Amino acid sequence: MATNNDDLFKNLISHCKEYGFVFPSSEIYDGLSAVYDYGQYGSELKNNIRAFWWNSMTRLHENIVGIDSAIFMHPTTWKASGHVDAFNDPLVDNKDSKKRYRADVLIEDHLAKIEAKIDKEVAKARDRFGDAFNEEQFRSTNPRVVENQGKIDAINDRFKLAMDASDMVAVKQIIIDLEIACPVSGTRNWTDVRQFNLMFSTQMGSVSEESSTLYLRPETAQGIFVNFLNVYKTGRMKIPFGIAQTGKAFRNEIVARQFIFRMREFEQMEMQFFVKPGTEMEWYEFWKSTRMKWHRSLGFGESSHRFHDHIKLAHYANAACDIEFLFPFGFKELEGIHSRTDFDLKSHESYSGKKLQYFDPEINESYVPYVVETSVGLDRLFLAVLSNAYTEEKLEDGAERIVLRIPAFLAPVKVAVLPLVKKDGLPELSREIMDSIKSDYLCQYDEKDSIGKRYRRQDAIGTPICITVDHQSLEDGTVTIRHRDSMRQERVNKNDLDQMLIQSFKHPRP
RNA sequence: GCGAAAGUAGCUCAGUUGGUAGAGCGCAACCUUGCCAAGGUUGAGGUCGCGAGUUCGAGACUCGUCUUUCGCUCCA
Repeated sequence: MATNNDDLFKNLISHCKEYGFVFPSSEIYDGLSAVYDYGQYGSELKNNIRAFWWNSMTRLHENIVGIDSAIFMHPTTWKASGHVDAFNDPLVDNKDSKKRYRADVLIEDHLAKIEAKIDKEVAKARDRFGDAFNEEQFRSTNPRVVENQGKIDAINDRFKLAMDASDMVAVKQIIIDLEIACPVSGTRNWTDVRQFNLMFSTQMGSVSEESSTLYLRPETAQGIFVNFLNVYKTGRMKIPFGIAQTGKAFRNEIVARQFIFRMREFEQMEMQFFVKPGTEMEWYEFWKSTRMKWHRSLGFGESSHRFHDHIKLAHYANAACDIEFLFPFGFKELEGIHSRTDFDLKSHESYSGKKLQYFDPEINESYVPYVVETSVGLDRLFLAVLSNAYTEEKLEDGAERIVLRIPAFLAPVKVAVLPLVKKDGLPELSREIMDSIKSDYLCQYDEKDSIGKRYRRQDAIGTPICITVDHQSLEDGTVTIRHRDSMRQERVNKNDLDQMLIQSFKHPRP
């Protein structure tokens, strides 16, 4: 039994493997770092979570439609989105402190120091001259300021030149020439600068000379933006409206850790909501609270989720927050809600030359819509559901049981049908009952081992309901319903099973 | 990527100073019991992460490598 969260998390990972939820990828070849496969129960659970999200988006909101865009996209997409620039970080390590830095940040910090000198000079002069002070003139004539400004400009030019040529040796030379030292160790003992591309690339076209480099999408959002016009025109959409999609995205993370929390290949569930410019903050607030309600409808308790507002915003956003979930390793991001402004559509307009605008009949004008995005990590939600569900329980009689308290409507196996003994016609009646419900619910039949053992096996994979057939069932047509969470039992007529199961597996209404 | 620790059956682990791989649980078959994992019998499953080296002989010692975990670093 686990005594702390670290142990609990380890046990959960073991449980995932032992019971067929999540396996390390290509395990017979020692696995592949930060890549995992979903097993027989894991894929069922994942499908159920995805369906719950999809239906919540497309059914509860009449103005949201779903699409499924390709993983391969035109390479220019990633120039327009800013990923080609933002995802190419030059990295350098200090050999003494073992700290890693972004080379561009080190250089920027150095420039900021020179900038501070100039500011000091300017402030001093302002004090001296008072109202007569002409800052512009001072900046262009004072020899010390001119010299320092010249340094800054020269370094910026040099850095830009080196980055454009992807010349990492030149970038390192800048760091050496500026005598930049590690803030931690104070030394200038640097490794070579290496460029780290966070996007995976591949070739399209089988003849190498004619092939072009494609990127595996690092986010699904762009598939929605490039289809904005298609959906708007063919779906007769009226603003505000949304486009939802789920799908795989790929990021070459420097360090991918914490089981399936940060993987190199992962699945996103995204919705881009297109709104009239100026109304985006209202919709941002709307989606913040709507999405939080949705997460809370899973019944994990009020204290399991919290908002985390972003202070430092991405290049495209004017407001952003995360919905965080209390994982065994602390509060971590589960979903991001971003007000993306018109950055993406505007950028695609200028790169593609196509007009990506909405004609608003209410004001008789066209505009580029603003976008509010909600983006959940499906794998993270899967992990949230499992870490909330995984329970090592001490029973009243001192025995222990491991039970997955997965919300019933998400559970991979919904019902197990168990004959109390495998004779006297009980298996036959059990099969009959199973046949009558298996087209609606994923069921398991099990006649091996003692009934208690079979209950525990179902607990371990989170089956909410066991139907046990005994001798009395043959006489009066009633069966025992055994509930996973409470271990409570009740007798139900087998003709009432349909109604009872419908009630048991109802979706929550967020 | 750096540092630390670990890797033996599906899981949890044992394996003495180097001498041809073990246990419990689980799994499968049969018998027995029959409402909360605990009966009996039998069985399947491991080139000890991988590759070199030392040795007559390596699960154990040495080196390399891969993977995992933790701490840094990155995370639009």
